Formats: sequence, C-alpha cells, structure tokens
Amino acid sequence: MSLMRRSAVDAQHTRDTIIAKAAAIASVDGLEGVTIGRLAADLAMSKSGVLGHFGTKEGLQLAAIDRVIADFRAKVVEPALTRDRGLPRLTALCDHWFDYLADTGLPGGCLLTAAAVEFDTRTGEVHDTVAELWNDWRRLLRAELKHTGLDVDQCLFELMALGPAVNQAIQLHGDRKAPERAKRAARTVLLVKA
Amino acid sequence: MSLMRRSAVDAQHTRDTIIAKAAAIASVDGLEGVTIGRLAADLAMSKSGVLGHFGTKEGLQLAAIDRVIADFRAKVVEPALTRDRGLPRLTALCDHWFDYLADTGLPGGCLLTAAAVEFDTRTGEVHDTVAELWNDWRRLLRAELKHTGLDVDQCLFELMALGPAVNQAIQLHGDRKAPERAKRAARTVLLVKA
DNA sequence: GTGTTTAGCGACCGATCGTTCGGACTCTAT
DNA sequence: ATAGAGTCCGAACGATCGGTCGCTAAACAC
Repeated sequence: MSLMRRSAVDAQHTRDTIIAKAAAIASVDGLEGVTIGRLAADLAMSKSGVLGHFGTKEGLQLAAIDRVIADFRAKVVEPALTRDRGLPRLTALCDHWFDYLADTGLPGGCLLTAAAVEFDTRTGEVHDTVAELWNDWRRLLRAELKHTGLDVDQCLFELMALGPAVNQAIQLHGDRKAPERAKRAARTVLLVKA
Repeated sequence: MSLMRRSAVDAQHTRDTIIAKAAAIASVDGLEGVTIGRLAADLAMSKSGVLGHFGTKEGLQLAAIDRVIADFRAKVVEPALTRDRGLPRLTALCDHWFDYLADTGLPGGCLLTAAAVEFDTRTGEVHDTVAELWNDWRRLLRAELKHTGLDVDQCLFELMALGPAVNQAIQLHGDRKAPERAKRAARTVLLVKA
C-alpha cells in the first residue's frame, strides 16, 4: 500500500534538498546555527514548508546528522571492511578517514568532527546521537586493535587524535598535506610501536 | 590621571564578573551561544548594563577570548619558558597543555579548543583572534622543534593532534586518563622518532 | 465523477535576539 | 557647591527565533 499521495517522489526530493542545505550550513555555522528562516530563504520555500518535513528544529538537526553519518559509513567504514582484520583494516579505516576529512562535500569541513565539539557538554538527542557515533567509531578501532598485539588503549587514543588534527590543520591552518601526515603518523603508531 | 570616576574598582570588578560568566557559558554552549539577555539574568543585571562594558556582542566575545588566552599563556606557556630550549621546553609545553585541558576552570572544557572548531570557517574578528592564537602556538612549537633535529613539520602535526584529542577524550568520552596518554604519546613523538 | 490524503504556503504567535537611548545615580575634581 | 564623568537601569526598537494554524492545490483511490 502506498501511503504517500501527492508525488511521494517530489516530497522525498524536497526533503533531501533541505537536509543537504542544512548540512552545508551546519558545517560552517554549526548545527545550532541552522535556522528555519534562513533555510527557507535559501531554498525559496516557506518556513512551515521546511519545518513540516521534520516537525522541530531538533528533528531537522538529527536528519542532517543521520545523513552525514550514513555518508561517513559509506565512504570510510564499509570500504575498509573488505580488508583483513587487524592492521590491514586499521590502516584502511584511517586512510579513508583522513581522505574523507579532506573532502567531505560540505563547505565547512567535517560536520561530525565539529558536532562532537559543539555538543560534547550539552544534553539532548543531538548530543546522544553524536556521542553514539563516536563511541561506535572507537569500538570499531578498538576491536581491530585487539588483533594486533599492540597497547590497545594507548594506540586507540593516538589514532583518535589524528582525525580532529587533520580537520583543524585543513580548516584552520589551510594545511592540505594534513592527510598525508596523518597517514604517516598512523603507520608509526601501528607499526613502530609493535 | 585616573580616568575612571565612580568606583573604578567596582566597574572593573563588574566587568571581570561578566567576562568570567561569559567564558563559562561559552565553554558549554559556544561563543555564539553567549546571549546578552541570559548573561544579564544570570548576573542579576540589565542587558544594557552588561553590554555597556563591551559595546557589542562581538566585543564581549573578544573580551572573553582574551581572558582565556591570558590564562592559557600564564598556565601553559610561561612556566615552560624557564626550561632549556628544544626537547626540555617542548615536553614542558605539552605537559602543561594537557594538564590545562583537564582542568580549565570552565564547566565545558577548553574554550580555545572549542572556538577553533566553532570559528574555523567563519569570518570576522573572533575568527582572526582564534586563528592568531593557534598560529602563535604552532610557531612556538615549531621554533622549539628546530632545536631537536627531528622532522619539524611531521612532529608539529603529531603534537598539535594531542591537544584536541585530550579535550575530546575528556569531554565526550569521559576518559580522565587522557592527559597521561597524551604525555606518553608526546614522548614517543619527541624521542623515539629521533 | 467524489472523497481522502498530503506537500507546501501565508499569516500569525509569543519569546528572544542585539542594540539604542535617556535618565537616575554616584563618585571625583574643582 | 557645582560640574563632569561614568555606571547602570528601564524601556523600547526592529529583527528574527522556533512553532502553530488553516488553507489551497495536487495527486491518489474509488
């Protein structure tokens, strides 16, 4: 049974467009800087037309985050799952991570990295979603590190450090070589310390 | 000549109180989340009474940042300048940095680390001030690294990575051992790679 | 055809935003 | 005592915030 009448395709497309624009704005001005009025103006829509798809601003923020998380998984996590567990998968995860940070498709860099800082000490569903994403990422790296014989906690900390570092080096300092430096650092962590 | 009439001490004290509260709010909700109305309510003042000390909201933000930067310099940079140039000073700078991140005196963690992400892709005086602060910090580390014979750019990247990592580990993941891990990582970067 | 469902609009809501202004008040210098 | 400087308040400004409501128009089922 098709529950959607009036051009379900159009509505989904509109929703996708709103989410894409919201993510783009959020990458520059933060998730709290995403405003219904500004979004409506940019998309030549009415405020109610925008908000109708999400109910509340928080719903819109969550939709934008979910979209970016799916993109992150598709570009970073899934390609690496074809590699053997342990060091091969770890290096693949890190390499894809750093490449993603250098080309997120959003004008303000990585939204997930920014959201981690923006919502780290707040409460609510947005914080919970962001915290869960990063805990998942940590669990993923930790599980692979256990196959290496390395100091799991120490290596996990050092690998987790490289992502934010790449983001800051690119966004704040304009260092386009950051991904290469991070890849080299990751190899030092994973190999030299064995 | 004392330019201030009516209780210069009182006015300065009021200004200090406002800045302290603004920094505390900003550490949790971001510098853009600092609101004149909320500030006035928290301090039992009028909005105009608050804003009168700074002229504009941006002036207030800059005053809060300047305060925190001065605190950072006093707690992190200056104590390390007594150490010999090169490795001794570098390890001291990093150790004080990581300890500072674990105890900033603000409820939401390190405001400078958060501001770097919040304003990295924006324009204006706040961005400029934050970018300058971090460029100064990079220049400081770089100057010391030149005395070590290490790969300056690579080591600089790896050391710069550890600060944001400590902040995220503490604020988002509640890892109170993060400063110790960062100190260990810094020693690996500075010694093993020689 | 008729009826139902729904995307999106336009008008509006109370609250809050940053900012301005005039005045009340307090202190200091003369 | 008087004048000036400066702190702070209270009221108000236009703009914008997130959100609600009733409506129209279009697509569907029948």
